[in-house]
Amino acid sequence: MKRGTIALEDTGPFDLQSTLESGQSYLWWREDGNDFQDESVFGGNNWYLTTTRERKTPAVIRVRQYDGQLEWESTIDATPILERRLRLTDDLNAIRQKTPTDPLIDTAFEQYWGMRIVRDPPFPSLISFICSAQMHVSRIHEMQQSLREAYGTPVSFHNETYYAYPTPEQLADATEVELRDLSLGYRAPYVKRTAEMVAEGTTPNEAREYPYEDAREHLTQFVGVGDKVADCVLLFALDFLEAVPLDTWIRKTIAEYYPDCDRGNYNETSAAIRERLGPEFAGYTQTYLFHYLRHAGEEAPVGPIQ
DNA sequence: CCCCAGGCACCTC
DNA sequence: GAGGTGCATGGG
Repeated sequence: MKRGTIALEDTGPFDLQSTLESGQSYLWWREDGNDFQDESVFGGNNWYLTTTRERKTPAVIRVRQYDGQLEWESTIDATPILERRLRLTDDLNAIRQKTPTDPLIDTAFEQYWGMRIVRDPPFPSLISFICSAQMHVSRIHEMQQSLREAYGTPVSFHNETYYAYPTPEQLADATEVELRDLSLGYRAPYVKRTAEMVAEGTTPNEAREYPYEDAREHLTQFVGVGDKVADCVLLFALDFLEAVPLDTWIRKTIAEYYPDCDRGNYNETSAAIRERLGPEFAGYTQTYLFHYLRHAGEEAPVGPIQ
């Protein structure tokens, strides 16, 4: 087993907990078993786990934020992967300078300062957000764990067996009945058909070749992917930091705080709210607002103990 | 019993 | 293309 640390002095502000528990990614889980089911329980420097296929063999990564650095343990050298997956090279101060200020945005950024956008691997991101339709955040996590255990390649780590997120081929071999038995509901055929498409060579990565709005349209060719899920994959996996997923929460936010941005349809409302949140990094701003408003009224979370 | 959850496919018109 | 409707599952 390998261990390592990543100093956070040079990365600018970083908050692992907010980054991984803000509903951006369903590909990480918390080691203490909380597993995001009670999101009001914030503990500070928890260990988080994920799997990666960025190297030849699937690997497990365990990481926590402690004493001003990231500590990790893995079956591989996790430093470059964590830098990529957690966007540690984003210049958060520069991003904040390019976003507008209003009372809501200022409060959200202040409350969760250090939260990064994640950079999930595209296929698992695509599948997990197909599963997210009309579903609570905690159950989306559970579904992904079920998919791992049912179809993923086992990886030994810490004398335990973990399961890598299934490949397109592994998921394409699942049956719709099996997937329904994992409580995927009506998303079961969407997952299977999209996995088949990717296994046959149509990959979400192709969207990178297009300008933002065309990229969103391109992703909707996958079954179970509409504008909203496409925006999530663009923002949380494919480096389109201007993408603003228009979900129920951000629609409520628009109705309450930015009513003039509601243009009655997805594309035009998207353009208006992106302009309002700062066109270049609107997705960053949106993610701060989403996390802040979803936890409005709760006690402020305890940040990582530095 | 109701309603809702980080919506989407499918059918009309 | 815009607008309605059915859809699985679990929790409050």
